[in-house]
Amino acid sequence: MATLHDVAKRAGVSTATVSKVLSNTPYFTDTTRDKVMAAVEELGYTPNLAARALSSGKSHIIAVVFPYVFEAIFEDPLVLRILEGIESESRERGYNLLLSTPRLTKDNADPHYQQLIASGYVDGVIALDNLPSISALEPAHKRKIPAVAIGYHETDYCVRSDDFSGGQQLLQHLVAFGHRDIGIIAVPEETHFSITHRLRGVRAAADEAGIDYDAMPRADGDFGIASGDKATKTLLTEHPELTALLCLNDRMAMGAIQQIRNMGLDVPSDISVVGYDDIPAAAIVAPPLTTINQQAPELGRAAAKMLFDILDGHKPERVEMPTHLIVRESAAAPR
Amino acid sequence: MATLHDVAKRAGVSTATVSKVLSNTPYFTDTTRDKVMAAVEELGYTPNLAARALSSGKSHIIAVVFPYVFEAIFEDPLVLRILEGIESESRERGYNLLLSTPRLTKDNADPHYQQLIASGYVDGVIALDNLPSISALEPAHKRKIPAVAIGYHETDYCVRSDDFSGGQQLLQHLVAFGHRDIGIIAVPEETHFSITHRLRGVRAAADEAGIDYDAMPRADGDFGIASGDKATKTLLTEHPELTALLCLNDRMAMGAIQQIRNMGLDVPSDISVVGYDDIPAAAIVAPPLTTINQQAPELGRAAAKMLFDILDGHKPERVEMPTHLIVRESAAAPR
DNA sequence: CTGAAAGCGCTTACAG
DNA sequence: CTGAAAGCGCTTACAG
Repeated sequence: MATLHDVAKRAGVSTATVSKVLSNTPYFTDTTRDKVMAAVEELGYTPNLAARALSSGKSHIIAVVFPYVFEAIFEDPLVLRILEGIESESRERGYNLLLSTPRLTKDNADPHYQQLIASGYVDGVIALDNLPSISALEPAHKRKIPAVAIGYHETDYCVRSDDFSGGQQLLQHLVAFGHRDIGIIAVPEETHFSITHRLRGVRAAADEAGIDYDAMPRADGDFGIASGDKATKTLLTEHPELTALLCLNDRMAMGAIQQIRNMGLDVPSDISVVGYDDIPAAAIVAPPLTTINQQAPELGRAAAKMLFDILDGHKPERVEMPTHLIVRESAAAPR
Repeated sequence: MATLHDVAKRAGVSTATVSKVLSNTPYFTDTTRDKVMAAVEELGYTPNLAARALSSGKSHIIAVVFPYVFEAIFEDPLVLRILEGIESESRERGYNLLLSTPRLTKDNADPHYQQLIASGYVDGVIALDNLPSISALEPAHKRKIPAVAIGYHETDYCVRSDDFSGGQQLLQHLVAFGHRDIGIIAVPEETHFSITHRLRGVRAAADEAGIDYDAMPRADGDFGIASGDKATKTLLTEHPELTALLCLNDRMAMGAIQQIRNMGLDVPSDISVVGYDDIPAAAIVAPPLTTINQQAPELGRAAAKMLFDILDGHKPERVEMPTHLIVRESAAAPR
């Protein structure tokens, strides 16, 4: 492997000069620049990033942090879309992405993850930060590493989806059809902050419609399809009067549809179902799912932009991404 | 940030000693070890990974490479599952994952990606390697970086899914129901090696059943849902005699089901549909999709294991993962 | 506009 | 069992 030294020798200049030419410092004769570039070319020189990181203090790596939720982060299509947004923005800026999936507890992040953040290897971190454990950003804050949260943990720099409005729109949509007996399928509120906010939106819409939120039947799952199926069985068995099910993610909504079918009922003519997330499958299940789109790639992109802003020395404003109701066919007027 | 020096000074030993104690070299008094550990603890010392990488030549980072296909890698649920397998294995070994999504052409990988591989930042690379462009591993091979392919590009170390058998099982399943007029929805064979192999399996099963493979109607999509929908329209319009559609991935199969419905026909009683991949949505579309499971997480895990074997100085054998037919309800006997 | 030299924070033979 | 010293390959004030 050719080093800076080799290039310098071949070009007949100092290593300092090569370094500066490569980092695009101005103040160089075209001649010098050409000599250096020629040598780089001939030697197939590639800078050693570890060395560069050590001496400059900049690794050009950012950590993307997806904390484990229900041990199932890799099953959530949303994660991939958020990653897509982060990636496209980072690629443009010449940054590499280091993936981390730490386990978080009430007062600790796993040691491995803490070490990574403190290791000087990452210039910044972007984390999904919606769990009622320690913030995924805590190790970054402790070490003064620039960090942005996608989520609700309290911090200077964060991007949030408008979960409140999402929940609100969902219930409003059902109410507009004339539904009054509506069941909720969520996850325990202590599990995920986004859910808390969606639920607040639901409550606001219920108040507005004169429905007693606290009296609405509810069963909780774990975001997975099977759990939606199970929650639906419970709900419809105990509350046969229900005409609609409001599910706080699409996969549970799909489980709900499955269960409703198994019970010999039809969606939406017997029971309406709405979901949340607008994952790709939502458009093609039968019936196509009415749901909330939260612009996952844009969330990721905004987070990355924000991080680069911080890295550039700015103090970006918090951003809130709007959520949109996507009307398809899984909800209709009750019989 | 505390450095090795700080720890050494506090413990009253040399930096060499601290370094060796931390890397678990034997031959140390318990006293020394305790002193060092105490100092580490008190100072909250974390090793600087860039420095360590530079002096040891080992970064403990492995690059995970997902080349762009149809600009849509982040829409493929399979990718996430493969990543899951790689991650779980790497985490156990204390390695970090650097994500790269290079654009590959006939004879070049993008410069950014090449630089990354040559930068001394990664100890090894795992790449999805099924595109008829340059191999995603070429930059690694050029620089003698340990590398394993998930896919068909010719290389010493690779893990492959048994796509041949997958294709074969799919057609056999349809034939067993009595189907003879079967349409194929694939992607252009020059796009993706897995598809080539699946198609060979289909051909083998066709031969075996006395069906003329070359006469089977076929339309190609791009792996996306919409393209399956479109291909289906073409196929069924031009070949109204068809009683089954064999789709080479699940998303196109879902598009197919959608289109068949739109044409006022039923799946499977009018037209049977089978897919490939067994993505999570496959189980919950209506009707649930008969498809091939290719054990994506295990593919990832096997690739990671193989890479660590190489890093440990071994010469692991190539692995082939079996594929399994998952029988659900989207295929049945023709009327 | 260019270079000599120190330094980033580790690891690793080599001695003892 | 422990340490002195060189070295990994860069960047960055500081001079000139």
